[in-house]
Amino acid sequence: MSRNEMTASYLKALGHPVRLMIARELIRGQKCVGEVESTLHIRQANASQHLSILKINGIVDCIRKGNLKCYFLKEPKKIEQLLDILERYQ
Amino acid sequence: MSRNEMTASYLKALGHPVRLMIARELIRGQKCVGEVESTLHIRQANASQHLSILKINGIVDCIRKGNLKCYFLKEPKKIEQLLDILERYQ
DNA sequence: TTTTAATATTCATATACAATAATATTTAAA
DNA sequence: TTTAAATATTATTGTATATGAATATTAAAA
Repeated sequence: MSRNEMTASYLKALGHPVRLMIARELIRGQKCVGEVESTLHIRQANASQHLSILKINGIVDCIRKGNLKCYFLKEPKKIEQLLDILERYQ
Repeated sequence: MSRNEMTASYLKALGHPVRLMIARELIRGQKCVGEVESTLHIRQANASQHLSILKINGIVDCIRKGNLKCYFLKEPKKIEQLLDILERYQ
């Protein structure tokens, strides 16, 4: 996979309103699947699937905490910077 | 359309290898459809379609020059900054 | 005004994606 | 060791996307 394809895939992963919103939420701190589910008002399976796509693309990672699985941004500064640029009033 | 949806749509438009490559090429300067076609080795219709998606999402704009249509990045600095962040070694 | 070059659009088809329901897995607590 | 809670996976179905071929449009040149 070329660098261009890697970057495109990363952008594509973020380029879905639910996944982008998940990323926004994770800027505020790590969340378990159930919290993502209830915060975004989506189904459990759907939350899990979107988190999986973010994980595959290196946007999030997770750790187990008891019977919860906590997802967090792998590079929170990077995501913040991207959003700053994307949503900066220019 | 919410800000989140707008941003997601923008990311989605860039999140295709051909369109991302078009954006890269346009950093170097404006190009007409035929140049995009030959540079990326894609069909004329396909180039036109991808450029249309980039235009709808406010990533490029175009001006007619004689019988050519020249496409250019609306916010080249923004695209450069995005790529810098995305592809920076961290 | 016809013709030609450049670009856009339409149509068809194949593939990918998204959401849900149902089920499976995993872990901890009872 | 069962049970329950949390999460993941699978299967299904509908929708969206990507591409190419064919056709239409547009603008300039002949």
